[in-house]
Amino acid sequence: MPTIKDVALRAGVSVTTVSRVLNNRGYLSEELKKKVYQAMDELHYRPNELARSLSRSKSNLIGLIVPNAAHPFFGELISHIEEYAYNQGYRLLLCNSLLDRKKEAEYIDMLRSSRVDGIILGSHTLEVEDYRHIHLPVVTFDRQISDDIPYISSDNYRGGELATTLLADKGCRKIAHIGGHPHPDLLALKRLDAFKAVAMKRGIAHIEIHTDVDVFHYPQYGPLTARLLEEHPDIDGIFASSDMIAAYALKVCREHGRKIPDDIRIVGYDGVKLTDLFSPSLTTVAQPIPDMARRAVDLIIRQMQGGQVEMEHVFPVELVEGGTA
Amino acid sequence: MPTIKDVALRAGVSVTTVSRVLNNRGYLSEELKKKVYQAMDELHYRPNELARSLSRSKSNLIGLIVPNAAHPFFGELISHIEEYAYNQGYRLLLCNSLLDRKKEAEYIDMLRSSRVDGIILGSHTLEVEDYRHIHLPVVTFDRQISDDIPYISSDNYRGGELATTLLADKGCRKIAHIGGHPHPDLLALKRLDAFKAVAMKRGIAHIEIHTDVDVFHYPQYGPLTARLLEEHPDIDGIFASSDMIAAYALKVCREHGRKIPDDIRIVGYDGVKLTDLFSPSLTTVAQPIPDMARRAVDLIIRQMQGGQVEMEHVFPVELVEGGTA
DNA sequence: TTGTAAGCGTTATCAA
DNA sequence: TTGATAACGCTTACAA
Repeated sequence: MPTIKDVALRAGVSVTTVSRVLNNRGYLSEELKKKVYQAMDELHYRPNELARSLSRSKSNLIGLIVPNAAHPFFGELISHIEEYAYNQGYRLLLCNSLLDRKKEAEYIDMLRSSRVDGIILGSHTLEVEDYRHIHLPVVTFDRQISDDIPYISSDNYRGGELATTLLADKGCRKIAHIGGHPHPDLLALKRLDAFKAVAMKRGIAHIEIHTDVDVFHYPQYGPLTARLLEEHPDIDGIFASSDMIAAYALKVCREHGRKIPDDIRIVGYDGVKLTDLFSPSLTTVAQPIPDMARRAVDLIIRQMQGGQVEMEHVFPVELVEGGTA
Repeated sequence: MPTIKDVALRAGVSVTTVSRVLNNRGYLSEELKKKVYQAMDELHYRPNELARSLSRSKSNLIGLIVPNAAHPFFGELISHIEEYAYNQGYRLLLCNSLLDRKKEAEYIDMLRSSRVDGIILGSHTLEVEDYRHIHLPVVTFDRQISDDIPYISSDNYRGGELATTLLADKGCRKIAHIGGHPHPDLLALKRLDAFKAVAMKRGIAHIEIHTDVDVFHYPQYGPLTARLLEEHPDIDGIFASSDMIAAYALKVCREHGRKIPDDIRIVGYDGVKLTDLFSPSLTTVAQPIPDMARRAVDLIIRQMQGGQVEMEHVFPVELVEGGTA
């Protein structure tokens, strides 16, 4: 690959001049510019970003750690983060932690070695202390790690209210919440809080079930829902804390002979594109994923530039009525 | 961040020695190693990968271009590619081309500037010539760009046979194939070829519909399928060239009052995890995504090491019977 | 307006 | 077994 030297040689100027043309810095005669551009073209020159990054101590790389890129919610998140980051001049280094502590710690180390300019954490299985040591712009999704790391979340409580209120308004008398393990740090817990509060206020019987293992291992939600239906045959409403869980609930309910939404009403959470692929479309509480993705990138960039940033970034949710409730 | 110099200073050795310890090269007394490791620990030293990459002229970065990370098939592909690449010591630079020519070309430039060691192309909208200029290990999915760029695909023809034969065996008399635009370079076209051949052989009426725009813009398949049902009310079997299309078909058929699989049988393609989230689970032709992902990474690495590689990598498919056919 | 030279943090060559 | 020192390809004072 040609280097800046080759270009300089060919254009008959110094490397400094080539660098200046490359970065549009300082005063340059049009003529010189032309000569340099031509030399670049002829040599198919591409500046070496590794060298630039090293020299500038800035990589224009953002690290993104998610539990699993194969999960629809994270797929959408990744896609929007990448798109916006790219438009802002950043490249994305993607990591699947698989919710494995060791792997997540390794990834953080790796990203620091890679001199990324910041890390977006869609996955967080470590202790507060481990994140404090990062010393790099960080933003997290759905978890408040400490009071100096900004976090992004949807309005979980409001979402829980919307979903539960809908079930109540539709006449449900006994409702269930199905979710992942209710880790106290996880902001998603607020969906459950709202679920309980609304059910209480409306005088509706309510129960709560959850997994103890990997929240994102979906197949487990099949048996979980099946058991729910067996132990509580009179359930007539389900608030699932993700659309994928809702989809499983829908499936299992049908397999148990329940009509949706007549016998049991189901509301999901997330509002991934996939929801309207089901028949009927899933009723869900939608998060504004593109906005949240954009904010994540902005927060990294702003911190990088030394700006002060707000710590709380709670995005409004919206009830999207499909046909399951 | 501490550098190798700081470590050397603290350990009372030269940077060369530290570098040697870091890379486990040459002869080193145990004592020295210990001293160096200790200094590293104390300083929380992390080698700067940018500098290493520059110095070694090897980045350990793999570029992956996909149409859209939000599409389930690519989500799974990304996830497996990342996991395997990481285990082999490579990091992943992710790009969403959105099937945009200009963007794809830009991404390729960007990846070359980033000095990635190779590029995995899950998206290819450019001309053969554009890919020839890459001068880097490349592997493509589902498209044979030229005879010196290895490609990975599932056994598309066999998959088409399996799907169509199943429909025929189940007694379908008029079947449709729904797919994206049949670009001649796309190996997925073979699914269609097989569909026609089998239908012909079995004496079954068959029609073919497809989009002219972005294959991955799913919502369009709703109206497309609706029109199909209106124009050909006697359709009793559909072979969709992706699971997402199959899901839309399932939905639209139901909305038109058709019972699945009694009135219309539907078979998808890809075998993404999501298929068994539907009720009933989607019947589909499954590609071995993890194996294909792994092969992609291996092919990049092998080419990088100067090894000769096979050009054709066709993976066996498997009919997975859900409840839609 | 252009050029020289030092520096970014490593690795690699050559001596010692 | 260990250490100077020159690359790697770029940016950026500082000079001219």
